[in-house]
Formats: sequence, C-alpha cells, structure tokens
Amino acid sequence: MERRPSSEEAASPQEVKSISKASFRRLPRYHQIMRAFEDLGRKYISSKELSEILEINETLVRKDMADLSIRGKPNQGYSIQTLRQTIEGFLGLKEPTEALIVGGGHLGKALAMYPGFDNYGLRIMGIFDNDPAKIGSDVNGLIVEDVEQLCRRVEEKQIKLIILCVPKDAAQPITDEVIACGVRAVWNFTPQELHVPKHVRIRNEQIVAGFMALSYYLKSLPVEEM
Amino acid sequence: MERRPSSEEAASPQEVKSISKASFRRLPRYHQIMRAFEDLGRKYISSKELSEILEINETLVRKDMADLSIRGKPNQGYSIQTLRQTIEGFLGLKEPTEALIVGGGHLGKALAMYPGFDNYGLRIMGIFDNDPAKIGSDVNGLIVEDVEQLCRRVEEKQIKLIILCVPKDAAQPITDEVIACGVRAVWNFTPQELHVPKHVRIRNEQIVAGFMALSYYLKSLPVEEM
DNA sequence: TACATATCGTGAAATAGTTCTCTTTTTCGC
DNA sequence: GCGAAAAAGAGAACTATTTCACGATATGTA
Repeated sequence: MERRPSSEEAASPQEVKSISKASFRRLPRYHQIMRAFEDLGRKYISSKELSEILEINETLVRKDMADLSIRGKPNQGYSIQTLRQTIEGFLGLKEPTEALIVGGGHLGKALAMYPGFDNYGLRIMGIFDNDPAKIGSDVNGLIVEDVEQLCRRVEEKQIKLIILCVPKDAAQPITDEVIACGVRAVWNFTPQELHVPKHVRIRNEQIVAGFMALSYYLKSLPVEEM
Repeated sequence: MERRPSSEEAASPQEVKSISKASFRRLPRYHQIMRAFEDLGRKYISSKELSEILEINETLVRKDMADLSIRGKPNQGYSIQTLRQTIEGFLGLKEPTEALIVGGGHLGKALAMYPGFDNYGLRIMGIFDNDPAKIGSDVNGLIVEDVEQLCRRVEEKQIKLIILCVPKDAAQPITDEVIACGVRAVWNFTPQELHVPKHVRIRNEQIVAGFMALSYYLKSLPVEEM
C-alpha cells in the first residue's frame, strides 16, 4: 500500500520542481499577502480568501499551490508560514543577494534608503555616481562613491546584481562595463533598451506601466478586469 | 467589390475596439521601445526586430498590431510614430491625468520629482504629508501640504487618481477618505492590501517583484525565459 | 518591367492557462 | 461516534494565447 505524506509533514516548505510562467508572476503577490496576514497573526488561509484578494478563480489558487508542492488542510486552508517560506525558498530570497546601485539621483537614493529590501535578502552594498557634488555624501549610511570605482567594487565583492538608476545615455556603457566584471543581472530603472549577452538577465522596471493601466481605466470606463 | 484601406491611410492612429489582456500587458513595453527608436530617428520597425527586443514570437507582434488595428507596410514594417500614438490614444495618455501624491518620504519625493511623467500626461498637482517637519517644504516646486487638506484638494480639483506612498498603516484610512471624495483609482506603493468599492481601481506597485524574478534567476541558473 | 526579397496578414494548429465538476478529507457541533 | 460543513485535490472541459504555415503585397534592382 502506498504511503501518503500527512498534512503535518507537508506543512514544511517543499522542494519545488517547476512552475508555470503565470504562477510565477503571481508569486510576489502571494508573498506580500502572506506577510500581511502573518502580521495579523493568522495561521491559515483558504483558496477562497486568496482568490478574492487576487481576483482570480479559487481553483487557480489551488493549482498554484500544487505547482509549489504545497498541500493544504481540508477545512482549514494553507499554512501561511509554509506558503511564505516556500516562495522565499523557491525564489532564493533566503540567501542574501548583494547589489550595487548606480546613480545617486532621487530614485537611486530612494532605493538605497528603502528599508524593505532586507526582508527579501537584498543587500545594498554601495551607491555610485559620477557627480563630484554627490560623491562622498552619505545616503542612509552608505557613502556615494565615484562611478570610476564601480568595477573594482564589483570584482572585490563578486557582485552579481546591479541596480541602474542613471540617465538614459549612461545606461549601456555602464552595463557593458559591469558585465565584463562578472555581473549576471541588471535591474534597469532607466528607459534605455539594453543589449546584453545571453547569460545576463535584464529586468526592465517601467514604473510608468502601472500608471498606464490606471489611465486606461480612468479614460475608458466602464471596463472589466485587465 | 470591397474597398480596403491603403497602407497610407492606415498610417494614422486607429480606433481600437478591444484587445487581449496579454497584448494589453505588452503595451507599455511597445511604447517605451517606440520612444527609444524615435529618438534614434527611425521611422519604421519590423515585427522581427520587435520580437527580438521583447523576446517573443514574430507572429505574436503582428497579432498585437492587429489588435491595435495597426497595419504595417510590406517590406518596411510598422510606422513607429503611428504605433506610439495609437498606444497613447488607446491608453488615454494624450489627455492629462491629474494626481496627488500622499506621503512625502523618499519615494513620494522621488515620484514628485520624476520628470518623465509629463510624457504620459500624468500631472502631479500636489504632495501631502502629516509630518509637521515636512509640511511647507518644497519638492520640485510643489509645497508639501498637510494631509488634513487632502480631501479638500481632491474635491476642488476633481482629482481621480491618488498615488499612495505612506506607511502601511495609514494606507487604508487615507484610501477610504479620498474615495469618499471622488477618487476612482489608487496607485498603491505600500505593501498594504487595500479594500475598495467595485468602482475604484487599485494598482499595487510591488517594486520588489522585479527583484524577486532576478533573484530566482541568480539562484537557480541555468533557466529559461519567465 | 519583371523578379527577388523582406515583410505583413491571417486562419489553423498547438500550447498554456483557467474554470468546472465531482470526490475526498478534516474539523466541529451535537 | 455521527452528520454537516468547509475546504482541498484532481481530472476533464473550456478558453486564451502563442506559434506555425502559407499566401499577399510593396520595394528595390537588373
């Protein structure tokens, strides 16, 4: 007779093999919701409750949980802690990721000062600019360094992730430079289209995209879900 | 015999009826790319070129264009200007959207100072905080006002969009308040789950989501497209 | 002018993602 | 303990999205 794992065993974070793109995209929201519910002292959450928050179908939530190899308890729901930890494990948020910020403008500074990154293992190890007026100034305990030092620091600290907050025209040269020094991922807050080798991953953060969706809604009511 | 519009006619922005969710999500990227190519002086772009930039299939680009009722020219591609303008028209970016920022912290200030919003018709009309140390200070030409004044200003200016950059706990009360004054959309930069009536649209901007995708890549190479 | 080429347009096929339906499991109240 | 209720789980059905395959159409060149 086949032995099935009991719910209690399943309540510890599981190894996740593979996951659909669609589920993957929902993970950050699940994670955020778990954090909010943990703060409220909740231990379990049902697929129904999650489906209402995310405005998706109940069954889809259950499929997502299945993708994550998370098992729920009948009549109780899913363990909030397990779900959060499984997502963290899957995304690699438990191991720290060291990153450098390039660009000490408003956005670069705002990111450097953002206290929330700690919760995701993101450690801002330095901030760089080419403006002599900014170099040497203190941003949340970090001293702004000359961008000339950037590559040296990337190599010294074996930095794999760069956060780009520079003016458009500086984006590609800096990207080329840091990739040559071993960077594997660029979180690009500039509107520049970046060209990179295959082994480097770009994430284009287009803040204004969020506004576009809202603009559409405001200008063309009534409208359904997008 | 049925008359077909020539390519030349089709080169002016078209009325768009409906569009799939998937296409809709790609619009901000298309728009960003058109802006970049216009800056380079390019007039036309092919589905092949777009597909390489977006890392999607060539045919899919053509389907997206068809969704937007944009027609290309054989042997040339799509008019960059038409594409940009069609997207702007579709999303309502040509008419201005007035918004107020609530929260004068680093993020609120960075958003208030961001020069790019102008290009999308987004006009930041005011910034509010409850910290007496911040009230009265100047942010990029705007004077930080007391959050007590927020509702009055929403009503005066018939503001429909609020940009939320306050601490978590303040998010829901402020949201309730401004909705009562007529706000229809909330661009939520806090990690708070907001509850709103059906006629109000929320956009949860989870900056850290971008990092999560990169973290996954960095921690679990090699990996395909997500 | 005719041909070769690049590129679009589109219906059909394939794949991915979502929803439905029904079964099973656990918990709680009596 | 027993029955009712509240979930989860799983396969089937359905829908949306993407890719394939091929025909049509401008453009540039000999």
